[in-house]
Amino acid sequence: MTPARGPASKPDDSQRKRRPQARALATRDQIVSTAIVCFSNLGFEGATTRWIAEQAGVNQGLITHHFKNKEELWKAAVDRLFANFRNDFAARMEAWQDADRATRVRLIIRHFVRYASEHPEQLRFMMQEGLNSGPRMQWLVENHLSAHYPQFQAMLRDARAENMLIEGDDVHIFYAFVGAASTIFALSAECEHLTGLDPATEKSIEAHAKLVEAMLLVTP
Amino acid sequence: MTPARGPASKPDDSQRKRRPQARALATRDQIVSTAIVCFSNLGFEGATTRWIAEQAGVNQGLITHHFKNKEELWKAAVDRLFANFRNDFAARMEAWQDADRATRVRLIIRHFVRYASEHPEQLRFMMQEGLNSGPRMQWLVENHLSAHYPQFQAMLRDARAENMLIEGDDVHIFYAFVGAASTIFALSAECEHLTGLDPATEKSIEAHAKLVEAMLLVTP
DNA sequence: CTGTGAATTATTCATTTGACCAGTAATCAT
DNA sequence: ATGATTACTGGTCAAATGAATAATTCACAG
Repeated sequence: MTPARGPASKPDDSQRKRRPQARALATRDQIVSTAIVCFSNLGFEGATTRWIAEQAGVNQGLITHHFKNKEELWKAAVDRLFANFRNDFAARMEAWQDADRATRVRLIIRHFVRYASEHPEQLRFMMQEGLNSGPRMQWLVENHLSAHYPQFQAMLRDARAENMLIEGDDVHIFYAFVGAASTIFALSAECEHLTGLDPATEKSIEAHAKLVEAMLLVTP
Repeated sequence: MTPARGPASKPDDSQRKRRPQARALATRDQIVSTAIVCFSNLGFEGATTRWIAEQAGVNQGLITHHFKNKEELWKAAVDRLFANFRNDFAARMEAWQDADRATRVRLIIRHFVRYASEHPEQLRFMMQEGLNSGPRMQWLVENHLSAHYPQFQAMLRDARAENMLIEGDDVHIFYAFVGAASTIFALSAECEHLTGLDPATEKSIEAHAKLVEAMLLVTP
């Protein structure tokens, strides 16, 4: 990582002669934010650069200018998606530093549910690539997921040390946990049509977090 | 439902002068089967009729001929998806008729996990439509999901009567259950790349079923 | 101020996509 | 058998899509 010189650092700025303008960074951000939503809703092939540009309120040619092509825009979107996740959890973990191990485990589980409710794109993004093992999925695992899985395992180790974790292999617990926590928010519109309940309300998030916690942890 | 005259009955055959040929039904089936996979992998906009036709080994024009347009093909695919689900569970429920209530609950939970492992398209199909509340999602809920949800609730009622169910509202338990059971199979390729475990193996399915059962049911 | 490089726009291009249609082959009722 | 009806084929069309290009506006370093 080069120390200074503009954030994101996605375009190769080793040959740059001028600092990127604030205006450019703003549109870049705008495009990436919109792209995250579009890709997670429509998938890579389904999301069109024109639609993304229109939603973002920018000219379509700017996508080529800032990201070279659709593939690179997709990668930039994934980078942001996981950067958000990392930042959010890094802040939390610091705040919970002085809590004891057992409560920290509970806080992590509950906060993951809360995060999933605020970022339903996360799971949907994975679903778009997760079945067919194309090159994008490989890139996603190698560049982002593989770094997070060990962190999850560390949490499981703590929970086991406190005798509070349900029995099962790490892999199964991981996907059961992610699925149980996120699916209701990834399918929020369906949920509301089907049951009348909007899962995005504070009350509903809290209820779901409580349920997921109870599912993962054994009764004391 | 008209009693006789050809299965599926999707095209308006009220004016038909001849019974549909076996050949036609075969290609129809072939197209629908392929469409289920394509739609669940790529979404409605991402899946192209040409790609579906090529995968199915039929001429692209046949899709228009048999289904009028892409939208109708999508509906036919959903119809088959849920027909498979209904048939499978109807057969199981009959086989478990003489089992006592508690074991029947356990069998249903475990079998749902098994079904999700054999049909990872199911959840993926929902995910493709479940966030944005478009007309397709509405159609899906009204024509299929709304009929299944009460059946799930009946199972929950049985489980509660036996004091074996985790505490929580029906809606939350529903989505936590579906997500916990299906996600690992919907993301099977990701799972294998990330952890080295292929979730589709018999051993893995059994382990996951056991875990999901333990997550939903309280220890006796 | 000013000139240079970056950001943005408008336009174009080769492909692709869903749908359509005319023509042919297969199948069935009689 | 044979004529009517359905199933299928190959090709075409207008609309769209990702990308490229040229022209224009903008911001900043000197």
